[in-house]
Amino acid sequence: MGVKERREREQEDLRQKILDAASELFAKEGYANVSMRKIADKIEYSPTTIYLYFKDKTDLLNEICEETFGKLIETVSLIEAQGIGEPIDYLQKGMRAYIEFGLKYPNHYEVTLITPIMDFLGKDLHPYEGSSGQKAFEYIVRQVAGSMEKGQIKQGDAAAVSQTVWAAIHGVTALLISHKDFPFVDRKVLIDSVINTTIKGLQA
Amino acid sequence: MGVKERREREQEDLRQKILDAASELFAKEGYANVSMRKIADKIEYSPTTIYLYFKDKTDLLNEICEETFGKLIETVSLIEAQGIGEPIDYLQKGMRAYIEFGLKYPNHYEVTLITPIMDFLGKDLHPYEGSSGQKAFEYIVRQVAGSMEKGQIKQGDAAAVSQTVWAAIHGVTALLISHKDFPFVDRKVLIDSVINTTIKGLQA
DNA sequence: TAATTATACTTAACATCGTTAAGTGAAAAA
DNA sequence: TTTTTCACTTAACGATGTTAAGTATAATTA
Repeated sequence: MGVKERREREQEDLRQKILDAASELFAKEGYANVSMRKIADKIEYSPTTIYLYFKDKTDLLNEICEETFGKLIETVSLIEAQGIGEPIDYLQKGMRAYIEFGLKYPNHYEVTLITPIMDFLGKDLHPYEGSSGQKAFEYIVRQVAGSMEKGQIKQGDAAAVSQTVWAAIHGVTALLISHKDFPFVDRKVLIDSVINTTIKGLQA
Repeated sequence: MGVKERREREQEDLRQKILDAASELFAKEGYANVSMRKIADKIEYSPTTIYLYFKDKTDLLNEICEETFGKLIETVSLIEAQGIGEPIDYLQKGMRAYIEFGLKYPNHYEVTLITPIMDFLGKDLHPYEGSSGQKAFEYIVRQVAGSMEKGQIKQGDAAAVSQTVWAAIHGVTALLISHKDFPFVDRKVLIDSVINTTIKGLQA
């Protein structure tokens, strides 16, 4: 009777093996440069086997990104969990964590948060509802709302403010990843400048 | 003796015809969804003819984008040229013009400013030196430097501040283009929030 | 234990892509 | 009138994501 269980276990193993191989290749070479055949080669299976476990390439990709973005949630949750602090500090630390995460996993960041959705074909590449990205954003909303309550930033539309914060941190992250040839000032300086300018702008 | 001249004219015409067809298709369907064959179909030439006028697809693309971004420079130059005003106002208007431009030509903005360079293959997709993008950025630097001189924003590293401004406006623009499924607040509200927060942040 | 059924995987193929090499036909030059 | 030039096309290559059909092995049934 343990047959079914064993088979399920084997399937889950292979599934994870595909995920791992794809994630590694993909982090190293970028989404566009990783073909299904390359992934298949790496795990020593035929390319079509992947389709038994994932609907298509974007499905595989989404799962990888959800996995990776889980780490961002973890990091960010850790900030909140490490004791009682001021929302404004949590917000600031969250912003920094977000940017650093993006720069640490540039290829994952690229696909989930930089690469546009091709929705003219009806493809919902990055469904928002329930995604890890949503949870990460909710962290920002929470800290923004908290900061407003405590009078640490100016009162206003929490959603609009949160999206403003997101725009700022996405802006630096995306630029640093996408425009490697641009003569940016020192990364630390730029990141500090973005964070400080945004926070001060919300306080003024 | 007018033979050579006529031929040159014909070549230039065809070249522009390719550019126009590609630009239109591409603005409508997005870069990735426009194949060389589609462009060729539209102008009723064989696909390989395009290669007589452009090195490859990215070359064709770059020329289209330079053309389009010329318009941004024009718009932005108009702001500066329309009389004597305060640098801080020029900066603010420039930010707005930049964002509006991106939203008006989302596909062009996507390729030139959102899509990452794949430089691991040695491809310099978006060379910075001498590009229209550079000129647009120089506008920001100019207004930032001017605003500092007049004491309209806090003194500091003009390069770092300019890049901070760029990060902010790129951030909103890119998010609005890339994440069409996200429940953003009203566009005008968000854009105003980003611009105001940034400017105030630089004044504080 | 032998026959049957289920199923995990593979082989072969399709349509499409960007791009190159070889060929063609008409216009210009000799 | 012959030769040469050259703008353009046809055919093809290798790679892509993906699907349909086939195969061999393991599990189930008799």
